[in-house]
Amino acid sequence: MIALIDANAFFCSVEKVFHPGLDGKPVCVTGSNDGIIVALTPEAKAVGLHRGDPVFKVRDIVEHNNVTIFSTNMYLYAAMSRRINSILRSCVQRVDQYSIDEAFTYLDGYEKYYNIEEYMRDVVNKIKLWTDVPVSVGIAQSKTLAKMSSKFAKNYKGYNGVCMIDTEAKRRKALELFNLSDVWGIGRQTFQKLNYYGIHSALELADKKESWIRSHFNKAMVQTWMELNGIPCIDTSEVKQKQTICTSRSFGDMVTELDSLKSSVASFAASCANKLRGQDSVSGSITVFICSNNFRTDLEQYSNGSTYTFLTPTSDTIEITKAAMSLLEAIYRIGIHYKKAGVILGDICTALPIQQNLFDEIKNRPQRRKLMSVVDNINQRYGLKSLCLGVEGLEKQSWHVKSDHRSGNYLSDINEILTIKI
DNA sequence: TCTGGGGTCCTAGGACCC
DNA sequence: TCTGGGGTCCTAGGACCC
Repeated sequence: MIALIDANAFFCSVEKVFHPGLDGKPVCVTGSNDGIIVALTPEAKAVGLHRGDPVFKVRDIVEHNNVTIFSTNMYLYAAMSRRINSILRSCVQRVDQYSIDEAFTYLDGYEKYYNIEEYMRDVVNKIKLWTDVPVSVGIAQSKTLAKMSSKFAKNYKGYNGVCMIDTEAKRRKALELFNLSDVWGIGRQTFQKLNYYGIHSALELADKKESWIRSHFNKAMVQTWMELNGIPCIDTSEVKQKQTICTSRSFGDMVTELDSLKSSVASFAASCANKLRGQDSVSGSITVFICSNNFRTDLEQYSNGSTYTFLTPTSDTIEITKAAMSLLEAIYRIGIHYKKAGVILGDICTALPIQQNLFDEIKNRPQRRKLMSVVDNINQRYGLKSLCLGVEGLEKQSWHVKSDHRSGNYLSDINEILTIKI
């Protein structure tokens, strides 16, 4: 059997850990620029808020119902995620972390010694006791069924945090009750297509003939179909190395000047390069893109991107930033109000062994690599951007992202640890 | 005034080969 | 009148995930 451990309204739950008194109250976490709602508690859903709502459109609901708003604080959530994961790993042999708030575990063999439902309930309680974050567990023969089952565990108190689908009757019952559009792997397009073919429940989908699925859909759907029928076929084992690395932001205020754009794109490039070195990789190509605000129909729209291929794959911030600057200059158009820009590194491969290039213009690569590792060490010790390229700019820039309700880095910064007065 | 960010995988179609 | 057959590789874009 496979178990999925899923934190309930994870970002909100973490905020609640450090802001007592919010239990039972509506809480939301907003995305970058405090633009949209990215996470919300059931209480916030109950007053009419949804994931994805632009904050400015729901301001009335927020004020009327005293909804507490937090800006995303990924450092804090990642730190909490690590804690939960380590508890999990101390309880179960094999854990695949799937996202910041979800992990799959494999329980084969555990049934010989434990009642696995009770065993996982103990894990749920332990995580709650040690971190104060509520999690739900779904147990089933496949990951798609386990995911489904975890939603039942989350939505019905009677399960006490753990729902197990271990008989054919339970599987059919669950499929019958479950929202088709909530099935893992079925997005908006596929949902509509299924409706078009007269399929409206997960059970109807699972009961179709395999040949029919194969002739009307793609490989992904065949997998989903098999998983719904209890045949596991989705692999989530860890990806060692990212194939693309992207840093992009919407700006707090729109940007028109090339210099401001340069400062933003330079800092995105530096961030990408930093992530790249973090996984001991080099990148063979870089893309820079910029775009205007397509919600503003009154302004001229323009968006463009351009890609450069490195002669020698690199993770050097100076080299990557230089390339980013020329790409930006090539696509920049005067008179546009830019809302967003980004840098994508592609063709990523391991840093060693290095494929040398006869025509490489950088002759001192070993020294440059040492320089980068010094920069990384300093920034790790004294904080991001303690040391950066001048083109990134020193003062706070107009493109700077808004985040007015961010809580402290209680778990990762010694200066921001909570003080408790007794 | 104001509408997120970062990924993966699959597929169709183009360009090319003999 | 009539315009092949069988491949490979690459890429852009779509769909999905959190």
